[in-house]
Amino acid sequence: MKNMSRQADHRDKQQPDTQARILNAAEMLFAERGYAATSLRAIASAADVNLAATHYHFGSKKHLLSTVFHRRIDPINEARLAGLASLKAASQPLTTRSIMAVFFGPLRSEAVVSHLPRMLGRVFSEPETISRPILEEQFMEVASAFLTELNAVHPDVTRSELQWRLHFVIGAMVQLLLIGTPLGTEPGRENPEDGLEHLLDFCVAGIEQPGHETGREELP
Amino acid sequence: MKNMSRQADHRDKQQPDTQARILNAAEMLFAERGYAATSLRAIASAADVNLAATHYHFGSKKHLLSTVFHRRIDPINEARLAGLASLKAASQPLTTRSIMAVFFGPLRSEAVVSHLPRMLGRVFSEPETISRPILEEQFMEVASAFLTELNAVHPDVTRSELQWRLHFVIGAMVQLLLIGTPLGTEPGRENPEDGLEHLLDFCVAGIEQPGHETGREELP
DNA sequence: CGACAATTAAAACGGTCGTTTGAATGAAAA
DNA sequence: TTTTCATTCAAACGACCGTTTTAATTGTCG
Repeated sequence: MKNMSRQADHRDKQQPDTQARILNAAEMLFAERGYAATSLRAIASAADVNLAATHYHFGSKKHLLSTVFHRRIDPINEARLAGLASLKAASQPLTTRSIMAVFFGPLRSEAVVSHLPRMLGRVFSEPETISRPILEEQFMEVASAFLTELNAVHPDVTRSELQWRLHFVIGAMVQLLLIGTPLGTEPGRENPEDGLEHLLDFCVAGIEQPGHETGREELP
Repeated sequence: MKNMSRQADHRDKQQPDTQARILNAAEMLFAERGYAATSLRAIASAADVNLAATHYHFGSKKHLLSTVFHRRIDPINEARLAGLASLKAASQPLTTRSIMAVFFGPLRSEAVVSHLPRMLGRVFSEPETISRPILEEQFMEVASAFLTELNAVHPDVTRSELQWRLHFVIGAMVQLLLIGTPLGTEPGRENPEDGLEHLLDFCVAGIEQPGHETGREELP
């Protein structure tokens, strides 16, 4: 990892960019098996590069995961913040649905071309010490931006209450990214974008909680 | 693993039951680090037993995970089905909230005394080939029972639609079990049962989706 | 007591892991 | 051409993995 800006200057080799091949293979395998269960040898083999190349270009397995992660999540979070900004710039008033549609929107564009969805869901539930700090730090900015807008739409709900609801929104989102179609249904038959529509409906209802003032039973 | 019914006859030794110690240690470590990242040596060390004892009593690491898992999830699923049955036996008509309260209820009783919550959430997102079949097979029975009752309350919604909503319910539940309090909030200050109340509110609203007939925007 | 079975203990098995090393490669710079 | 240096390669390092083997220990019962 002595000088990484070299091969970016002229990328006309026989084999496509070694770094990108490693990143793609790592992304696929991390998504399929998780971090701990994926070996650098499996990554190097899938990328058809030498084992030492992974350390040469990325230094360590943890740093490789971090790079794989940021390569996908950074554009998504940028798109989320940009979408939120353009939504506020528009004339119509914001709604829970329009806010959450912006939140889930970036998941669609990348979903077809990469393994990000399952990768994201997998990393989100990794026990490794680096994954959670990265995730938390990276997610806090966009989360607080969306929380502020949701709070503007629901001024009668406390911010901490909305934090809980967004917490469950993320859980439902991870479930979709990680598992896909519901347990007991065979996957592959449905359009992958259908899941996002169901997710949006579910989360909008969960955030708005219109039945909140009705009487409730206690847990048994 | 030649004869497991022996030490159950008289458990009056100096050290508590070796099998139980292994199970408890395995449960704790699986919850903290996940399956792949937890070694049998770490389990044996935490349980203060010999390494070979893990294979003697449980045969393999996978079988140990299966045992740890079933020890906790079986009573929960039985409590769920029993709670659903007694709910149907009661005179009052079922509601979404009462059904989901029964669904989440068993998580409360065990939550204080064991590491099940995070363990469950961890196993739920493991890539290992045995965890998902176990999970799916074990969960399908209770899931379909609850789906049937939810469908009775919401006859206008298709069962496949309700499958999606229960899918997200599970995701939100796993999020609570795995992460706990929302990202950005310091844990430990709140009552752990508060999270279940927030979860119940969120999921009831998501299942009922009262705003479903209103106009919706497209994803950007 | 001695026989016996259940359990624990210690050591090693082959294998894979992340990481490091040092030499070969090959294109650009001089 | 010679020098230079980023990159690739094969090989090995020590450590740890799940599992197996073999022996020692323990408590029970004839």
